Amino acid sequence: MTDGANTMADGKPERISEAEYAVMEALWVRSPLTAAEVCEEVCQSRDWSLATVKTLLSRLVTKQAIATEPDGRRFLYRPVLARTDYLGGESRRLVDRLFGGRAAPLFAHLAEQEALTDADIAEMETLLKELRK
Amino acid sequence: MTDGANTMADGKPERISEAEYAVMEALWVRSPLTAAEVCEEVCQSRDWSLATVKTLLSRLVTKQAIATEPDGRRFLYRPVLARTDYLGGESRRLVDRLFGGRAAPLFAHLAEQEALTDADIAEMETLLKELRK
DNA sequence: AGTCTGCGATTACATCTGTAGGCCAATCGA
DNA sequence: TCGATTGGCCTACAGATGTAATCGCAGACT
Repeated sequence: MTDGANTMADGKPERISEAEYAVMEALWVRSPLTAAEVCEEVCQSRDWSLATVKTLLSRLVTKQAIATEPDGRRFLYRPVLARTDYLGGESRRLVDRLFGGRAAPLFAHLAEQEALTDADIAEMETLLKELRK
Repeated sequence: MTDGANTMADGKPERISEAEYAVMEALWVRSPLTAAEVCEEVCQSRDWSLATVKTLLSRLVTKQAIATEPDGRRFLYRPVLARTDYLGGESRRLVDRLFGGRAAPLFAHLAEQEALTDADIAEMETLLKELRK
């Protein structure tokens, strides 16, 4: 954690919906951003209006996933929830919910679906070696 | 992306909610079951009423995740959606949505969280060997 | 100073989800 | 045969989510 972003051990991290996640993604790539800038990043691909983005931003503020800082007359938005924490949490949730907390069966399913690329396999081998050390 | 037709016959795999999933689990363990039997399996742990289970069952029928067969005056419910297909689909969704379709970063996250047991690691090594052949 | 304009806040509304109650037909026990 | 029970179906309703329009204010422009 080179970064000062607190991982903030608040009791219950409020769930982030799929639409909200798209907004988070933009902010994880670059931040802080204004609402309009976020819209530039996501409105084309999802076919949203600026109003929609604003709603999502304020919901994310409520959920304390992002924070605002005043910049003159408007706000800049930046993530509070770290991308890593979110990804880790979601991954964990899936594994717990569907695979009894075991990662191996998940891996097996992905393999069965041929969802693993050669690069994945190579990377994971490296990873596993690391873990055994 | 060669999206292609899914393994199943139906064109659009309707999303199954978390509560509905609990019902599916019971039916994947044993089927066909009556509504009351499903309730016996899940009502204690989730603190549901029979009415709730019935609602979930009918929603699952609508979503074509399960099917009914008449048994005298009542119905027996059995899964149409295979557990494997569901798990595979959900895993795939997560990987696609959060990790750009790459499995390796998912495992990196799980590893970082220490969500991998020794058994997982061993199993995955075996699996990887299989895959390299 | 007065208007225009861009911005966050407020409000709206349809759908989905969680959770359940009530209605009505069929069936079983007496 | 007739009521009690069981079971599916329809209805309900609050909260979350997707999607957006509108309101009111603080600066910018003239």
